Amino acid sequence: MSQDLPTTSYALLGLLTFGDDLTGYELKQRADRTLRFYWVSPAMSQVYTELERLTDHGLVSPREAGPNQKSSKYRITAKGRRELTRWLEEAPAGFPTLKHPVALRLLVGHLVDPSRTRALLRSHLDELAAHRADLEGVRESLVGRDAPGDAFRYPSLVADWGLEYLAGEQAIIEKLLQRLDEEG
Amino acid sequence: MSQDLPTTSYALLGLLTFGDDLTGYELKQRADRTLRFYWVSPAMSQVYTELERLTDHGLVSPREAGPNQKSSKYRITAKGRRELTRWLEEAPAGFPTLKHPVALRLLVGHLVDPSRTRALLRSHLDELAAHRADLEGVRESLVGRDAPGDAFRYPSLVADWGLEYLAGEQAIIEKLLQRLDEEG
DNA sequence: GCGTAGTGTTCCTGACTGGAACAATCACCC
DNA sequence: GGGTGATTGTTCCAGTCAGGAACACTACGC
Repeated sequence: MSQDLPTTSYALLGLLTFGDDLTGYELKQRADRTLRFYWVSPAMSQVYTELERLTDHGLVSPREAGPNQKSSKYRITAKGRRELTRWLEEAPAGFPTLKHPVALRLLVGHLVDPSRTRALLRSHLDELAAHRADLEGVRESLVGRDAPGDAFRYPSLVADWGLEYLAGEQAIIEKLLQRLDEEG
Repeated sequence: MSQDLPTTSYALLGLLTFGDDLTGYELKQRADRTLRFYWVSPAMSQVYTELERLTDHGLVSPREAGPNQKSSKYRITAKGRRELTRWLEEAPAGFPTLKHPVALRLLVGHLVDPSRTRALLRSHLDELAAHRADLEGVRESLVGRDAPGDAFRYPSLVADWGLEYLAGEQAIIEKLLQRLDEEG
């Protein structure tokens, strides 16, 4: 494997390193629960595309559906684990990319009435609070579990990171709102 | 215009509301300088695709290249301004999406040696500092300018937002590093 | 026995990235 | 004056990816 796969492949591969075999559907759920705070959760269709790709490369293998199961679960192979580790060690991380629709709208705030901009920021605050509640739930569910090799330590760290990030953004938006109120 | 264009269209359209006519190339530069901190900067090829689309919809119009100019500059039309305003008022903002390669790697940190993870975080700190210096430059260049209707007030606000965000992330990463050091 | 919510998968369209390729202009140095 | 390299400027292509529609099967309550 000399060439990197798309990052989404490694993200999904990573979700399979915590000891569970997952179907495409479960993988998507797992991504929505844990990954989406730091990496845009791939569309359902994309998950299946990736599983096919990963199977072709021998990085995961389907455990054929038994008589009781609806569909096949995927397990990461030894080669998959090696490739993921190689990627972690060799591929440079690059900088985060962000699509922030609220910031984008604020940037052209001069086109609309200031009251509208304030409403936008207030509704963003609400969404931040909801997001934070979600992530707190995730964090708690992680603390309870254990996995081979203390694997859940890092997801916990990342969840804490996310929570602090959200708290920070809340504080920033509140300050911005205050400035908008004061400056008229 | 009953249907929304892709968000990238509005982002580029927004860059044309600050009083300058820009070529595709200049538009890309502008996006790299100001937009990229909040909205992933579109590829060069995408900028030209968008300009074509916006022209087709009558939202921008090319000012034909005079004898001294290399290429045509684009100006936002009255219709373009109306459409951007309509979008601001009608289209819901949605939640930010993030691709954070450092968080993604930290999530599967159990696969590699902890020293490698620490090195990853430290190098991210360096990048954050560089990013912050860039953004400080942008912020200063905004303060000096003025535009019709106090248009640069909002980009200044957004730049402040970005700076606080970066400072916050720096603090979080430093705390994470400390925890990794303490816990072994 | 019937609706509806959840599980599970596939397909298609269009958005978007990244890189390669091309060409013209300008500055600089030898 | 001629090379060399950076900057401006644009186009094309392959492949990634998102979003939504469509489909089917199972479980549960009424």
